Amino acid sequence: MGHHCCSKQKVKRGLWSPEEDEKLIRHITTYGHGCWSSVPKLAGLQRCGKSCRLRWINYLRPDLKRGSFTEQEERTIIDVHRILGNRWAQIAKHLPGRTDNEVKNFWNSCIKKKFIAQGLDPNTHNLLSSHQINSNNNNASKVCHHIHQPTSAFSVISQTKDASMDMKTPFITLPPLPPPDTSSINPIPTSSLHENSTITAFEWQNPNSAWTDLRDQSSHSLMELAMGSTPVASSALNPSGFGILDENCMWGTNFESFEPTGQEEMELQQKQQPQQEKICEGEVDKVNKTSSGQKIDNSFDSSNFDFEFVESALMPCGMYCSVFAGTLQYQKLQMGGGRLVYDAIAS
DNA sequence: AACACGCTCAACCGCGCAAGT
DNA sequence: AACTTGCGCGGTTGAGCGTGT
Repeated sequence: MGHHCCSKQKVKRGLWSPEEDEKLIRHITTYGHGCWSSVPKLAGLQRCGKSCRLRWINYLRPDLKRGSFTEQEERTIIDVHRILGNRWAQIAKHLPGRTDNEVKNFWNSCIKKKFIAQGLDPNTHNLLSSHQINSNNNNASKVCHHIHQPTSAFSVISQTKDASMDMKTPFITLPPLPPPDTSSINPIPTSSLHENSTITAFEWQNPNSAWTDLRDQSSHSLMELAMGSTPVASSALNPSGFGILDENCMWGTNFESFEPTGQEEMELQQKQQPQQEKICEGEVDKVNKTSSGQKIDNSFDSSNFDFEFVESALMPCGMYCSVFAGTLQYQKLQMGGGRLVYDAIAS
């Protein structure tokens, strides 16, 4: 269909001048934007409405937070992206003062490279295949990952030379393992270990596994998986199943907003009714407004969370979650030259 | 000092959707 | 029902800047 507003009249393009900014700010703060297509005319700008809207939303809005992203924000982006994929607008809703454009740029310029540097597919958050690694690592940082078999111990070795690739806070998510077979898992020698932590249940992601197996077991397992409301996909250290490993191999807690409160848990149960699986935002709003008249903790704003999309977004990723009925130990080996090695072994 | 290269980020483009006619 | 209009979103581009050689 395209846009007609931009092609109809002569409009200026490119960077905005301070004068244009001032005109737009003055107009919107006085009258509000109303219909964007009429803003340029009313504000005396030679721009199309779309350009005005973009300029206001991404740059001039008074509630924008400027400056670089914090570590906390970065982790939030990664966690939400893992669930929603490239839904930048949705992700930005979890970051007050940030725009979708900002989040998108940050992802593409920074986080994406960190993923690749650690041998992870930025799209699926799973480990890249060796083929993908070869094609993704033309230069920059050298990534070497080993999937030992049949010991099931693995390592992700990241070597960082690029100053922009700050590896102080590795965000390696739970790495995929071969199908659990505790009988064949041998611990790696511990003589070289500096520290370790224990995960009592393990999340196993197998890109080749069929989602339907899991879904058949429980019609709402996906919801539970996404919201961390089930013990099935959780661990003692990572109840949500969507945490991240910090430098001490502890699960990041920044995603507590995805931990349902008692009230949210009730709502989740309501939403898990079969006929409500495909609940739309408006319906969620209705639920919010009518449920006992109580004000809902919107730290995780369900109206912003597209439950339907969770299913559609996760399935193509081939994410699969199951319990590894054994005890796995994460061991971080601090290597020289900034290399970090993460190993998971069964005990 | 000059050039090449890489990175960041503001802005643009095209598409899909919804509401209005 | 078909078309138009407007908005919002995700992908892409390119100017400007910093850094390395």
